Amino acid sequence: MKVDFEELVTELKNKNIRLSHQRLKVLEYLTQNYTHPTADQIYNGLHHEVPTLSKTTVYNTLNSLAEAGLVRTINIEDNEIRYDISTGDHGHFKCKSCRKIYDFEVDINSIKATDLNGFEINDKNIYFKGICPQCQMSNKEK
Amino acid sequence: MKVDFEELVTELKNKNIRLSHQRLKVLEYLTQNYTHPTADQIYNGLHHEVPTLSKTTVYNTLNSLAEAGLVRTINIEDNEIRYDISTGDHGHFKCKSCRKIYDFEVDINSIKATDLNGFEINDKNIYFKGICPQCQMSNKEK
DNA sequence: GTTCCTGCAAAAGCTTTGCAGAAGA
DNA sequence: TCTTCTGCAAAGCTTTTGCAGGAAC
Repeated sequence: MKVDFEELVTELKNKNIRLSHQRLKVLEYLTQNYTHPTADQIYNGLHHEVPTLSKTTVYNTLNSLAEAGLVRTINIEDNEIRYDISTGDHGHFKCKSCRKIYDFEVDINSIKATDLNGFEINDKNIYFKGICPQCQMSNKEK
Repeated sequence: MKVDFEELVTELKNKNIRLSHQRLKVLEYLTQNYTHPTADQIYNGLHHEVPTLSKTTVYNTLNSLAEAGLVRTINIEDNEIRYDISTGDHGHFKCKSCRKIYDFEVDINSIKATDLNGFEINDKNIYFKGICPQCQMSNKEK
């Protein structure tokens, strides 16, 4: 699940994506805040440090990175896109109470979908929803 | 995968959800058009037959039905909500080319998520994306 | 010097909200 | 009758677009 910033930069160069200051900062944010943030959260996290940063650029950057395969988009709920820098196989659990998203390991290749013979599958997502242990505890206390 | 309209009506009664004309029509649409429609598609499909129908009512109805567990919401992509009247276990495949959503059978209980001990899991979704056989064919012809 | 990127403002798209009148139980 | 639902208009959010100036290469 660990993601190396330098490796990502190399990949950007390979794909002829320019290393603008803003892009590097967004990438850096994603590697340092592994919380599946929304575009808005990334913007808010960075615009103190990069005052000229605009939301448009955050969106542009995320779209470029997603197209290049460096980030994965998560559409789990609420009509908002979340971004994940780790592209390895894993599932996502969203707590309905605190809205936090947790990763979990899962062997995606073990999922058998016999109905999909002839389909070209490029992307597999597993989304679970429920209540995380912390929220179960604090709910009981009430 | 087949869904019985009468059964759904009985469930509405059990849950004290009023059987308004609009609600019944939305439910009927969902059982007769098993295409994972968006709220907009449902509205467009019905407003000839039910001219006074408003989009607000479509949204209100779908939210009530989802809350009551009679429909499932699908957030697979593009920040739009799709609705599925079949609540049995199955995965969804979205073709990136024609944007159609296909169901596929999958044994959701066979998915092992050992990291989620202590998590209360209420909902499991499996989303695959790629190119469906029809689109593969028509792409080759070009 | 080119080409691509940034960021402002405006627009677009989906969904929700407030509320008065209408319909269901 | 009482409660809930409908539907209009308006607002709320997230995301995209157009475009002129600026930065990367």
